[in-house]
Amino acid sequence: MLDAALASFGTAGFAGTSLDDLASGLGIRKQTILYHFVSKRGLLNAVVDSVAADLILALEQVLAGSQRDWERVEALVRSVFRVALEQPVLLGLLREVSRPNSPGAQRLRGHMDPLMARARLWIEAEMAAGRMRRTDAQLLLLSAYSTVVGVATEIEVLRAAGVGPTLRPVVQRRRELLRFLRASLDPTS
Amino acid sequence: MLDAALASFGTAGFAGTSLDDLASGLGIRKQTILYHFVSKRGLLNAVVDSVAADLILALEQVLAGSQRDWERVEALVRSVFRVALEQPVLLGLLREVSRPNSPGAQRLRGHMDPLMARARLWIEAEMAAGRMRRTDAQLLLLSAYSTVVGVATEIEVLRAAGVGPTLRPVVQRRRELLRFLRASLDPTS
DNA sequence: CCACCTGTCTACCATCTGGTAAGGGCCCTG
DNA sequence: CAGGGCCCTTACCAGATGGTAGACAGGTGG
Repeated sequence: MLDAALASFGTAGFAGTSLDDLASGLGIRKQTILYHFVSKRGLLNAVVDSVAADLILALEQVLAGSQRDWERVEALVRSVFRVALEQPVLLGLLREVSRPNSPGAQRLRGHMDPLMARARLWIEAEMAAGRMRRTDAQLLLLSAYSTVVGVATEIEVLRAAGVGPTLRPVVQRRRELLRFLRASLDPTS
Repeated sequence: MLDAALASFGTAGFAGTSLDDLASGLGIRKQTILYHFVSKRGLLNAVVDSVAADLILALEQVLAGSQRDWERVEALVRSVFRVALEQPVLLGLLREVSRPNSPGAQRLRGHMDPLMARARLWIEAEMAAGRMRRTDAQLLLLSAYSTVVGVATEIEVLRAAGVGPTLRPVVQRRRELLRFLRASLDPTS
């Protein structure tokens, strides 16, 4: 149910998703959905929670690793892109929910803010220690985030233009993001 | 009416926009809207047409200018970004409509395809003449397009994060795009 | 065997949605 | 002044939507 909702919210949007359609696509009645998630909004919240948990899990695994400094940044970026490639619909939801005034945007922020704050503190500590070049950490993080979300747009635009599902543009985006981060952060480059 | 519809479609999405709300926001009845645009879909089409006309006008003005080769590319990029900065809601609609299966996506393509084909032919001619480096012109164009659309996401994410409306990230994005294009196209770089 | 809980169902509802039908004011033209 | 197009209105509707209420089946523990 969460998977189906994720797919529908990510492609048709929250307002564009009807519980009836969603349920009939699953071969059940919508009341079953409402039984588990109370309301449509509750379903969205659960989906957002699930997506955030996926992302956080992937990031935590990297943070538990042994990479340091710039290597850690690179590993984090690669990890996020890996999740995105494995679950393209996830990006769709992220984009849908990245819109302010959108239901769920606030909830997503609730999940992401601690992560962002943590990342920001870490980066600033690295900068203070001279292992990273000084720059605006928050702006950097938000820019990276929007780049990842932007990949969703790119994939869809390419598909709409008839270009087959190729991962080359995605890899290219990742390379650009890494280059951007490197130029901003790496003191040795 | 077109302006209000553009804003609503761009922020709340097509499915998330109700004609009643739209009309009451304008101080009129929804039947007045339907009188002019026949249907909600017709309104969307008109908005898409209007947006496409704005973009095409801006691009045509550059094409009528005297820049050549790489300078022309740079002028085109700057022109598009200027329009985007002047009308941020325009990017919202572009993003909304850049989603496949979205009503209006096909219509937008109808406007953009000739432009894209023309740009592609021009780039390929330049490449054949040795004034541009050889690369996949279509992929390049679509990547540039999705970068521009991605700016919409970035602006909204920044605003949601409490970062005031600053144009620095947008300028940064433009610089990145130009650098990307330059690296792909400019034979002298 | 009974009471209870859980999960799904059918039945139903209030509201909102886009859209149709028709009327009235306004202005221009004959 | 009559007629007709233009623009906007009120009145209304059929269908879809999210949500509530309650029945039914199956499993579990006492």
